[in-house]
Amino acid sequence: MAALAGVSPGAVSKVFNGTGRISEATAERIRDAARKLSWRPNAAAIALRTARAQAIGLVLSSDSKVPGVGAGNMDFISGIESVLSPREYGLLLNVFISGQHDEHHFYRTLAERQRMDGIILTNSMVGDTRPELMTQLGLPAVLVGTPWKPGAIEYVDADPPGAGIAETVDHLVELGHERIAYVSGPKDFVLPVQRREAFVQRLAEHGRQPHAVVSVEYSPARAAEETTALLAAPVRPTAILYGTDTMAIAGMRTLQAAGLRVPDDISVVGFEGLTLGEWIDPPLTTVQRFAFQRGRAAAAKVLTLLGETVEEPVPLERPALVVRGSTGPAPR
Amino acid sequence: MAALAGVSPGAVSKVFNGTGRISEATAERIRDAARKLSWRPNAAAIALRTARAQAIGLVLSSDSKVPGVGAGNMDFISGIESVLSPREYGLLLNVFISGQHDEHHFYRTLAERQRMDGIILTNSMVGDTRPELMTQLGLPAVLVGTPWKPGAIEYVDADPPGAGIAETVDHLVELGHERIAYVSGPKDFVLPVQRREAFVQRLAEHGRQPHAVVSVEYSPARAAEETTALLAAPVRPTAILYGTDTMAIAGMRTLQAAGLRVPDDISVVGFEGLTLGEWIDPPLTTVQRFAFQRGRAAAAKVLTLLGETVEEPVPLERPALVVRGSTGPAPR
DNA sequence: TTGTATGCGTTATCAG
DNA sequence: CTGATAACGCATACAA
Repeated sequence: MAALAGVSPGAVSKVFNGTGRISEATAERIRDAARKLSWRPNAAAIALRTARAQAIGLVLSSDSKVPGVGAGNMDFISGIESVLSPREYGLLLNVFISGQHDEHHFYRTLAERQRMDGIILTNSMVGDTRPELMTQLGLPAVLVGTPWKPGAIEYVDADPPGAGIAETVDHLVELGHERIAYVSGPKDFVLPVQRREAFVQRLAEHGRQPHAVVSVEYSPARAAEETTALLAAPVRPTAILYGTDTMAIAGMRTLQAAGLRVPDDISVVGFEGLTLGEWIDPPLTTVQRFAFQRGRAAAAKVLTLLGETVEEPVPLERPALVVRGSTGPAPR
Repeated sequence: MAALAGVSPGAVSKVFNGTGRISEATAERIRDAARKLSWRPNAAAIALRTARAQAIGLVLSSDSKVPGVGAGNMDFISGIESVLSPREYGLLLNVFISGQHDEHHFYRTLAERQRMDGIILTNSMVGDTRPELMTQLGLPAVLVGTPWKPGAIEYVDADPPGAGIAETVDHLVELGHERIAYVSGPKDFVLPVQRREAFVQRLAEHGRQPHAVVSVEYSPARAAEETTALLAAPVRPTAILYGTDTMAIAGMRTLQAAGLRVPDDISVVGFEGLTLGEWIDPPLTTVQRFAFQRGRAAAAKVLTLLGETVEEPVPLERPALVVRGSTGPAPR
């Protein structure tokens, strides 16, 4: 570019980075030439010279049994992009397939390639070794969720321990429910573990005990199975919380197939706030999360770690109980 | 690295690229050193030198009204990654927000930054100008879907014009349905337009006419509205096809709320094959698509365009009708 | 077979 | 204030 514009490459750099001193005359001349040639600074050259890739990585986890990654992730990604793209940062997506990839090797490769300046990690796990790994690799990282071990990694806590659970329990207790069960997500993830604990604790504060608590993988089929098991027991629950909306919907279907009416015979609560929840019968009472905001917050945090100045202190809305039709007074 | 290993930089390059001739002895020595230093070729330097970013871009569209991008995209992304990542290609995600971004400027910037060697475009549109734009920008592109104008762009046709529609119509006709309505997706997208046409045509082949055909945006709320309108008419349909599963579920809920039984009074068919469809009441009859495969095929095609040799000719499974509980014999 | 030099498009440093 | 110049880490053509 420089040559074509008849100026020195250094001058061009100064103009496009606002650095150094340059006369307005030549600056304008350079901008003109750039426009005419529709020239843009070459990303690779910048990356090489500054040792900054101008991109951040995102690792989404997936199970080898289920190649797809959770649907809620799309809003999350949009949120990330909404703060990255205005700053000309790229988003590098990586799908980690547990069982197929070796975690250590996977992240090490990511770091050594130096294609990303920072990384966003999801799915905080019990006994997670990634925080230490990332510091060891020297790759600025932000975990989305509550870290298993505090202090080991920067994080964005969109779901403060047990968020929404207390409200849910209160809501059900108020409705007179005595036997509340919880079909939770897998216990190797931090989020469901915390929600379980918060569930038990809040119930205790009401002087009660959970009717039952089980942990299963995030799967509608498994949720349905556990629901059936719950119904087979001599004493049935009057309300069931589920780890996700999808599980709740599958559970609700199972209940209805067994001849129970929701919410007259039994109440159901989900977790996520899928739009679809409004369109099933009855509409699903759930804890609404805010994936887009979560993404924004995570991206803002990474950029901050990189020394980028992110003015707006992206607010994180706390997950909130949305009461719809699947919860009602306890039977009898 | 070269210096540290006590060899020439050229030698290192040869070893890691399999190019040029080098003795196995020194090659091994270099590999050893690399392992010890846990050294990897620097992506930026390679990109600069070879003028190849070793990354491909993906543009997901989103509406400014709805920041999120469709949920089905996650499997699609996993599919792309599954062919990109083994070849050390990165996936650069970009969210295009219609109404907020200027299309021309958006893609031009993407191309000029040279961060991606090729690009995957989604949401084929009626009157799409992107094919011409991409050739003009010189950025190898693959469109996922049927192009509006043939020949202007490479594409991967996961949904050959009207796929699944004929089977659906046949299925309903066999069940004795005379009045079939179609609540289709927006008419600025190629896919819904083609499905509409296929619908009308197949019906014609059976010597029939559609009961009604409407195009609305992809939204459960709009689907519900149109369903209500359909019910308000003097003559009601006995079956309704919807543009997506989500729309179908919302529509079904509307029908049930109006006192109609599905499928006894009216049949419902969706499009996509969401797992959740199995867990509603009644389970949704739908046209199953294969997002993961679609992603794989798209990625393979882009790489081929770049001169990369992709051995496996990623197969594309044709969308197929999955009959579940929401369709049944026509009433009376 | 191996080592060396040059350049990719920037940024940063320095002399003009 | 401006223009030349040396890296950044690699690939490649060429010399040894």
